[in-house]
Amino acid sequence: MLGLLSFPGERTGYDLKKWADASLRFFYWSPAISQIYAELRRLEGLGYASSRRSEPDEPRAKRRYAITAAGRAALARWADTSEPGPPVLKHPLVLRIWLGHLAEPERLATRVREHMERTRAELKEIRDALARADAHDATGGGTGDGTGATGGGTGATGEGWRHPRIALRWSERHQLAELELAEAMLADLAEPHPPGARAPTEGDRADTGADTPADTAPTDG
Amino acid sequence: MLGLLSFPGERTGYDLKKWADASLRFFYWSPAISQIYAELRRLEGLGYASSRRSEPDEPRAKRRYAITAAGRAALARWADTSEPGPPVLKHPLVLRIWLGHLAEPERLATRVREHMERTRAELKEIRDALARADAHDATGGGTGDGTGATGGGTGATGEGWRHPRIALRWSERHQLAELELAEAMLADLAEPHPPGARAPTEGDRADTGADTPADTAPTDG
DNA sequence: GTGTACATGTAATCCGTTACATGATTCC
DNA sequence: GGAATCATGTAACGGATTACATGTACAC
Repeated sequence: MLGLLSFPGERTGYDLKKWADASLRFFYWSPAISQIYAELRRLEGLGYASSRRSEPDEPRAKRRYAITAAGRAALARWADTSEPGPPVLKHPLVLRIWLGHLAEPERLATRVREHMERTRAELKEIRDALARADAHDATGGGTGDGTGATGGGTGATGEGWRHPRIALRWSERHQLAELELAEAMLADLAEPHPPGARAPTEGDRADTGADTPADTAPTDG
Repeated sequence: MLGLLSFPGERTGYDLKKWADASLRFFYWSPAISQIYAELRRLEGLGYASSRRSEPDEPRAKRRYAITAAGRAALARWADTSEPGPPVLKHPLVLRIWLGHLAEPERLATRVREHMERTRAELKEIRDALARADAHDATGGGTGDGTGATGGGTGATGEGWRHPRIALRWSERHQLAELELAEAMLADLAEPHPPGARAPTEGDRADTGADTPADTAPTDG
């Protein structure tokens, strides 16, 4: 949350939700809206965020949040003290494959194909977001996120949005990789029964291993 | 848990933990040991698993669990009724990149490199597991998992372990992809400042997009 | 005889979700 | 006038973790 607020501008909980869904979601998180409101209140309690009610002449009553100096300090401390942990992945499709003995081969393959469909849809969303971001700063765009929300108007164009864009590009490539992985798995599944045959899977399995060639395999003797 | 038990053989909670850490971990889950014990008791309560105390002549007192017919039925129902949801990813490194404006460029790059190191280590573990699985069924291996645990000795060789191996192969490729993604990100980070320059990033960004070829180039103008 | 692996649990807590509740505004 | 979107919350619950507690067996 603090990270979202660290970009220039003030935002409502609702804004943050939409923004998170269009960016953080692809590589980290898509918080429930209820959690956002709760967290914003908590952050304000800690002195890391400040909020302001909307002017009475505004059409809608809302509460806009911004990060405070203390919040910025805490965030900066976090950002360069704590190590980024390993990525956490929960992949229900691969789990199903792992449990493949429970299903008919046909259904398994169908599942993989469905997954690929979903992945393509996701990829499209990411590309849309990327396009939006580009258009946004080509026109010299407005607010403070890439979504096109309404709000303050600090007008920090181009620069500052560099890193979010890099992350989004990572997400794009990630989805592409996901498609390739699914395809490879489909091929593995299609392979004839295992009796003896240790199919070489083409010219696959190259290097990219550890540093030294000789490695004396520590784990298994 | 039921899925783990669906493979032939009886196992203790401790066995399951080790096994999960050597397989499920790479694509789905690494449950806390305390949760495993709790869950096993719950499953037994539901009639989905049965347990047996070790014989008094065994060196250690332990409790071995097996899946029941009801458990198998419930699992099968789950496996082909419920849709596998989308994969859930929580990638702290990419989050740090997204928040790159908070850090010095140097530190960011270092983080990415550290991540690559970790990824290579992970990749090695996966390959070891794969090698272990191969060796295991070449020798006509024993128990009921790929880890080399002790236990029953139902002796289901080769077949039945096909799908776990496919999942593991997926994990191997996944880590390779992760390395490539990190490298690409490193390149993005190294790119000169954004003022105007919209660097084309080489002959990258091929097809694999949606269905139609003409797509009105969303990402880059 | 000391450290590691085996083996099983309890208690407190956290992060996050779903379901529920409410109401204003805008678009068609 | 009705649906979608904007906007904010409360309550109950769930999955999972960490910290704590305990004890045996084996290897060096």
